[in-house]
Amino acid sequence: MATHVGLTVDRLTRAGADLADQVGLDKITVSALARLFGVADASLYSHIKNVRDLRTRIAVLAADELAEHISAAIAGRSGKEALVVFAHTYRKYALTHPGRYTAVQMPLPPEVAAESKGHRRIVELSYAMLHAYELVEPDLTDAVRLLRSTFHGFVSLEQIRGFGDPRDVQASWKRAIEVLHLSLQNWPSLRNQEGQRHD
Amino acid sequence: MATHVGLTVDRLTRAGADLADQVGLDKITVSALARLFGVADASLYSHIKNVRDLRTRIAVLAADELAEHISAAIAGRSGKEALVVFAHTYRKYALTHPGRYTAVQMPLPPEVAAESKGHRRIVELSYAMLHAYELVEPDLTDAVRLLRSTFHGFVSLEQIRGFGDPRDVQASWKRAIEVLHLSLQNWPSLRNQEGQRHD
DNA sequence: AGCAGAGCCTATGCTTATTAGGCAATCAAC
DNA sequence: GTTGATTGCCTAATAAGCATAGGCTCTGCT
Repeated sequence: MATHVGLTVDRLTRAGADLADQVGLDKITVSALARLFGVADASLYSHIKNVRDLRTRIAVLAADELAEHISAAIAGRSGKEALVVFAHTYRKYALTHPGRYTAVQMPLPPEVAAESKGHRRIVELSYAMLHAYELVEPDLTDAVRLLRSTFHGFVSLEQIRGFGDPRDVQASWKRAIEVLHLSLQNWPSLRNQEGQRHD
Repeated sequence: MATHVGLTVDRLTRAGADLADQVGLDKITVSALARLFGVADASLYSHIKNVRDLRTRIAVLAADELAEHISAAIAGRSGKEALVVFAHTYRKYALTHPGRYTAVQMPLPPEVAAESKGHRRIVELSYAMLHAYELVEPDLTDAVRLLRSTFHGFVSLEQIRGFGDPRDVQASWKRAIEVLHLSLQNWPSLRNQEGQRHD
């Protein structure tokens, strides 16, 4: 039918990502993608290994984009200011690119996750953002994990309409950032606290 | 082939939930479930509407179970103690029942979500747990959202092996709870942005 | 007996994933 | 500039899954 459409791994990945943003990551399909390019389903298999491979590539692409946005946003900022723009950028990306965001949070084969520059960078940027709070390990890692958890959990719940209360979600988000900021400033050091036993 | 196997919506839902815990919610299939009971695929459709219906029922079942566990755990406790056992119970359920937990966090049709006693109860229990911290609206709702976000985000990231650092995940979890507790105690009231404390 | 309903079944049609093998245009090299 | 490989897309075919329609067979009630 269609000859020389110009299929490419990258074109497929980008189109797949767009499709995922529109219909949901779990609903993207080799067939739909092929239809989009006007080629037969089987034609895609010279470029991608299978659907999982496609999703993985979308995840890597999206993580890269998100890292890039965050990086640009926090450049030259530190402390609370950095925290606020990091959070804002993160949430905005998740809400405007639901399919891509879901892909980023998808379980990946360890090798792939380790290879993905975007995934690594998001974590690195989280550490970098906390620099001004002067935390030291293991508190630093604990703090990064708390931040990532809260950010991810919030936007996830928001995405599935998990917040039923009429209270403005945007306002709750700002409060959450505020509270996290105070926690970081006042981080309870491991030495002086109860609960340092690891069972 | 098989006559009178004794199919039931409940039996199907429970079996589906178990299957989801084993292979992942997204991979449960009408065929697999039918195979499990030794009946034809079509036979299930007198009991469930379709796969989405099945998944929804699993979500409602799981939410109910989770609510029940949490309810039992925080009964008679308050303040930090309640927070700690709530968190522990929540995480434990998520990690031991990954498929069920994913189902609970699945986007549901609004009517279903409103009807689901388990889903409602989980939120209610979150509010109840915070009673001792004496927060008032809208701070209370903001706090509940922060807690839910952090809990959900943490176990989600843990599930997808999102924490690469060698630092013990269990330890980070305990720290997160500790920090949340301090935040709740020291919640910055809306009126007085800069960290007013009221104990 | 006779009828209704429950609980399964077979048959069928559609969509999707994936593999195998083919053909045509392009490009490198003799 | 013909050859030969490579690229890029095709058709065909298999397998699995979702879903609907319609039928058979108990069981229990009247």
